[in-house]
Amino acid sequence: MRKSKAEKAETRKHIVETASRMFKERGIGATGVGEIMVAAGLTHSAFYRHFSSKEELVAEASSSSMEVFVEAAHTAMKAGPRAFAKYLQNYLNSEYRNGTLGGCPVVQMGSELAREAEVTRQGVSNGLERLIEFALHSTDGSADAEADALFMMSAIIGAISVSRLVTNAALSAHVVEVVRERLAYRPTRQVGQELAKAPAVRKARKVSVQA
Amino acid sequence: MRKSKAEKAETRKHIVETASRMFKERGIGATGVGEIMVAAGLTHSAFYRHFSSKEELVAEASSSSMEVFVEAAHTAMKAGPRAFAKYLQNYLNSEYRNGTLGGCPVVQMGSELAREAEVTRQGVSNGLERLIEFALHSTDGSADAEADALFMMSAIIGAISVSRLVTNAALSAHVVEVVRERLAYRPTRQVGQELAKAPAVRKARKVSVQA
DNA sequence: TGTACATCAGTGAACGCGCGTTCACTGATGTAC
DNA sequence: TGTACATCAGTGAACGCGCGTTCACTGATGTAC
Repeated sequence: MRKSKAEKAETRKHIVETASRMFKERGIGATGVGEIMVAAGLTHSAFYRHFSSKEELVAEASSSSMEVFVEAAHTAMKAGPRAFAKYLQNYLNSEYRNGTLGGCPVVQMGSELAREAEVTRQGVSNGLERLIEFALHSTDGSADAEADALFMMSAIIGAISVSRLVTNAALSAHVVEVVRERLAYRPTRQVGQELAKAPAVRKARKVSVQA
Repeated sequence: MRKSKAEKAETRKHIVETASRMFKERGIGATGVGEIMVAAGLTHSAFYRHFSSKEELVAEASSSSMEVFVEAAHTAMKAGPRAFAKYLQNYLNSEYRNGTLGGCPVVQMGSELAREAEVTRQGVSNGLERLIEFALHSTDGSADAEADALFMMSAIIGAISVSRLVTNAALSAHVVEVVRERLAYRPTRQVGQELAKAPAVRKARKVSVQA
């Protein structure tokens, strides 16, 4: 039953991808090694031909999730303000509901990741630092513009985190919408103009908090 | 060994408080019923004299965490701009490192809470909606000021979430500092002025991303 | 290039362990008269 | 108010279950000659 080296590498990659998706969807602690392997089309015991422990997979999957996420953002940024605006638009619209579009690891696993082993945290942190670097480099380099970029990034992540916890759908959408509107005037004027053109998720500016 | 009604109520309260603290510190899934009961000074089996399941405790503890957190914010807001500025200052300084000061449930358990049972989510959402309501009521009522308040709230939560995941201490502090500085000019002018007086966590405006 | 042997990816059964939960038991508290 | 009985908070032992992990086994692949 032995597989070739290339096949093994592919299997391993497939396990990591499956795990990345499942960890984001169901959480790290709540997703068992067995479930992941079955979802990947293998038996649970094959796991240890590829990884020495669950922790090793968690580290690799988290790191991979961050890489994919950061790369997508980077690609959109490189493709110009219009593409980046579109990317942010899609992100804000889909992410706060269900975490489609790849899913932001910080939003989907944030509180669990903060308690993971050092290797895992380092991998996640590397990705986050790259993301911050990209955000900073997308500005004109002034301290104000750089602060704006970090501020926007924080607001996006916070708004989506909050919107996913608020059960009142109108209020949930409103929080995201507020950030989307603010985004339209920062951090890059060009990106802002593109976002300003896009239709709002919800027009309502006043949302009743009462359910 | 039977206890009086008053004693039972106190024991129950004590279990909820213990659980609230532990869930925030170690995570919900990673904290066992047994651990909580031992920490509360009881045997694991006494648990079912007070709760019908772990899920019931999770709902109550999460709800309680939110209440305590929102109440603290509300109290600080009611005490005037100076007190609220001081509160935010303390919050940003201590929270992003270790979650002292009561701990924001969204930051500390956010990704886990999003997957909890309906009761739990509803309890958390109620607290969040109250928080948002307070934030909105602290403004002059204009759509812009209200949006500012929600925006700041998102940015604070996002910045702390990010800062807790970034292992580079300087960068981690910088993200929080950026939000703190922006906070100085929003959402309420008065609160901003108080924050502007306070010394910065870090003076550096430029932070190398390289570790 | 062909053969002989070592390797090892994947399997199914089994492991120890800790989890949430249940149980019979205790004795102090609550309650009915 | 005092007595007799029911209740039930807390206990320690035990439960089933699913988790991460290990194992002996298989047969196709890799490698040495």
